[in-house]
Amino acid sequence: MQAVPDLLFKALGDPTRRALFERLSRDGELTVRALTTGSGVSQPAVSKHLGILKIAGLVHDRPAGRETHYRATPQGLAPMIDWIGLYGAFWRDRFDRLETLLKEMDQ
Amino acid sequence: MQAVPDLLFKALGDPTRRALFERLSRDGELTVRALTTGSGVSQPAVSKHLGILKIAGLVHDRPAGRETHYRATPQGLAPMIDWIGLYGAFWRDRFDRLETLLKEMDQ
DNA sequence: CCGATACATAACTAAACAGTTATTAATCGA
DNA sequence: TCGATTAATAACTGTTTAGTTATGTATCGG
Repeated sequence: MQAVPDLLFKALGDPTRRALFERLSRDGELTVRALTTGSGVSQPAVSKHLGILKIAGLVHDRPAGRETHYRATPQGLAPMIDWIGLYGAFWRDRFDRLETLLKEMDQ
Repeated sequence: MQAVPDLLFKALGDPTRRALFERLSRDGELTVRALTTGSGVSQPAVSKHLGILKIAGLVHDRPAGRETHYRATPQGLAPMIDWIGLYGAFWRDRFDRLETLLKEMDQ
C-alpha cells in the first residue's frame, strides 16, 4: 500500500477540499481569507483542509507577512494519473499511446 | 458539486476498496469469496465495499447461483479523468493534445 | 504603540464510516 | 433431503473526520 497515492486519493475524496483545489487551479494564487469567502465553511476549516492538501502535495503555501498565499501544484496529481494508467485497463492503451506521442513531440 | 465525481473520488479514497478494484482490474472476474481471501477483512466488509464500488460505477456484478462474480468496469474512471483534465492545469495541455491525436488516429 | 486583521492551532462535538459478529436467504452437492 | 457453502444484510462498535468556537501569535496600518 503506497502512502503517496493514499494521501492523494483521500485528500481529493472530500468535496470541500476538491473545491478548494479547483478554485486554486482556476484562479491562481489566493490567500486563506479569499479562499474562505464562498467556501461555505469557517476559516479554521479552510486552514485545516489546506494543510491536508499540502501534505498530499497538491498545494504550496507562500507566507507573506500576516497572510499566506496558496497555489495549486497540479504536478501532485501525477501519482493519481500513474495509478489510472496502471489499474484502469481500459485506459491503459490510450495512456501508452499518449506517452509515446508526447515523447516524440518533445524531441 | 457534481454527484458522480464525488461518489467516485470517495469510493477510491479508501485503500481497501482501491485494492479490491486493483485486483479485479488485474485478475478479471472474481467471486466475493476469492476477493475476501487475502483482502485482510471479513466477507461482509468486502460485500459492502463492492456495493459502494458498484454505485460508483467501478464494478459490475454477475450473480450466478449462490456466488456473485464481480468484474472491474474501468470506464467508471472516466469522470475522474475528465476532472483531471478540467482542473489539473498542468496536465490540461497534454490531455488536449491527446484528444486531438486520438481523434486523428481514429479517422 | 495599539487596535484590527490574518492565519494557525487547540479543544471539542456530531456525524460518517469501516470494521466486526450474527443472521438470513439461497443454492449446491453428496 | 440435508448439511455445507456463498453472499448479502442487520445490528452494533470504535475510530476517523469534518465541522464548530475559542484562543494564540504574528503583522499591518494609523
